[in-house]
Amino acid sequence: MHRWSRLFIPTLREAPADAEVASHKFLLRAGYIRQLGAGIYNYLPLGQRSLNKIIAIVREEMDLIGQEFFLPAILPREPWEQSGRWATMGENMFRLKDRKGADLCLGMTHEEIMTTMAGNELRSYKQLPQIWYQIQTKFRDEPRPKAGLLRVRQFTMKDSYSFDIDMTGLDKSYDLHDAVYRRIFTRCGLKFVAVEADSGAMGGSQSQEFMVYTNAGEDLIASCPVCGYAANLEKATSRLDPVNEMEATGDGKPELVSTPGCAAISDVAEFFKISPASDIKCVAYMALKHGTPDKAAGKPGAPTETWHGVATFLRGDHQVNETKLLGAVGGADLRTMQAEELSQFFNGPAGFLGPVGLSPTSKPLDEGLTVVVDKSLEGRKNLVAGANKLDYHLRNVVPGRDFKWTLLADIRSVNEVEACPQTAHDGSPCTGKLVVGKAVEVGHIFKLGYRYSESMGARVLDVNGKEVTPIMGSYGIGIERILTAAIEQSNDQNGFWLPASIAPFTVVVTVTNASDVALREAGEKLAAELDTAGLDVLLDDRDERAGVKFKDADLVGIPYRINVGKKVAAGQVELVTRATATSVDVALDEVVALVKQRVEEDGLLGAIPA
RNA sequence: CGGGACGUGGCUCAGCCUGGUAGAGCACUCGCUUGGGGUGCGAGGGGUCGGCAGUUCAAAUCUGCCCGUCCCGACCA
Repeated sequence: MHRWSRLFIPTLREAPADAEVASHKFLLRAGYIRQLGAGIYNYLPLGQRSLNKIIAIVREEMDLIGQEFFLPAILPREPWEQSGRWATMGENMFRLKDRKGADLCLGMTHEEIMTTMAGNELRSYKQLPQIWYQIQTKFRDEPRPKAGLLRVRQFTMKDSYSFDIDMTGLDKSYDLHDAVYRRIFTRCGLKFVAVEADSGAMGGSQSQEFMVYTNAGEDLIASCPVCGYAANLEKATSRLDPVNEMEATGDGKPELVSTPGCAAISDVAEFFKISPASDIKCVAYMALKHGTPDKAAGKPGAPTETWHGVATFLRGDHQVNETKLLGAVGGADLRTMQAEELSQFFNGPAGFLGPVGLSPTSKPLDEGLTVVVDKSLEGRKNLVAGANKLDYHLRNVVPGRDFKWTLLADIRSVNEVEACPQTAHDGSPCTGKLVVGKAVEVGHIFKLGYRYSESMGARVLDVNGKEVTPIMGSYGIGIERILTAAIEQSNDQNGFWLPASIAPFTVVVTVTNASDVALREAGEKLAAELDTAGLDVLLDDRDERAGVKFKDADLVGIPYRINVGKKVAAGQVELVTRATATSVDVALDEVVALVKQRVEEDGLLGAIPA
């Protein structure tokens, strides 16, 4: 049993001006956290208790499928050099030197370290599969920390790594994580969705994110209310309605038309009296390519970094999805072209760029201009495009006939109300319309493949005595993000409420008048009984007015409150459920059993049967 | 990194434009009061005005540089 009078719970009547999102304001006001620097926070007793409960759930569930490790947070350069990520992680990695001048970094993830160990220790297929996890502090020098604990530079992550002999094994390890993650987030009371995700620069084959819908989130999720399809916007596709094609004019060949001042899509559509869907939009980028030195050819040295021109073409009413684009061309970074680069690659100015007359490279990011055409332009006819000449456009442009490309790929973001891309078992298309919502990512699982086991030199002998490279998966959960997401999904003007499973305390006993000895003693006795019953109880024994205690109790996230007040004389107390703000009078000798029952029903305290 | 805003007791802010004794509310301490939704009254303590330099007889206020924080865009648990 804990006493409020002795605990350090510095609640704030007002939130600091810096706090913008609900979870940030309430974490500060409720005395869970205090800021130390940009994206760096002290965790106070209430916050730490809640995080500990989350960690306990994660640990309990992860132990069902894996084994806990604890790797260092401070790491030597070599493994990162070996994987190539010392160079590619760039500014996001905190780096430091020791007294001897040796390079070190703070761990932002641990693929390299786990895999090095696997490579050193694993010898035989008989030792596989292995699932190794840890709960560790991670450091990332985020360019823009924000929104309290949502995006920070130091955070706690559960990260796990699976090693399997083959793809079938990896599928199983992946599915085990999928199942355990669902149990974890369910026990933490999160309303989450699992979505298809971009597997990113790490080069995975399959990837799924666990997302909690909230406006504070930074990701956009497209989902279908009919069939349940859900995908990160970086991955989502849709079925587009057919477009009514324009009639060709003249001889049907591309025709140069003077379009003075029509630089924007809307101007062009207006000028030609066409829908923007019939105009070809161009967005021109420079893409960064990481080259690995060809050691076999005797060319050691630092990895190379080169920038290459990339022209993207898509419907005038569509937007480029830069993540998809990067994935399509295999680049590491993008920036938009400068005016000089535009004239170099297109020989034309912004606003009048078009695909006709370009010489696409045969492979992405070679010397020259990589031309990427969005799939939605495939099979289209008689379109309008920039002529690469100031104040001129072309009409009657037919993709494939009038211009070629390096790549035809899905590089656009889907929009709301576009049709769901799924098909039913009988092959009929899903009738749903996509909805796009903001969400925060609390977990991510993905199939890594051989990238790290290969580069870190992990090998085992297979059943035939042949040396093979284990296949890996990598899986993360953001501990603080679980707390943040839980607060985002359950708050009101007065504060927030957590499920008993992750709340710092399950129940607070509020003695409405501490100067009344009878009430104080009744509160003490009740709190002791709740404690004996195995509930995490906080006794508010402070010499404060009832109103102050009620306000504080409503603020700090505890799911149940028992008011010990006047009615005690009649053998009654009030049980208040924070989530619903409802109160019931209960006999003093029945309230412990009732709270226990409520917690068992709604508190998510028990483990879910495997 | 690009764009915007801000920095004054623990918190929220005023004062700055137009230079001249550093303020309010909340919080804190003490006394009384009150005792079911942040009681009321009284008395107190607490501030290098983010830092450095400059202008000036005089700088929280004007100028320059730096530091820090937040918000909007490109990255991720």
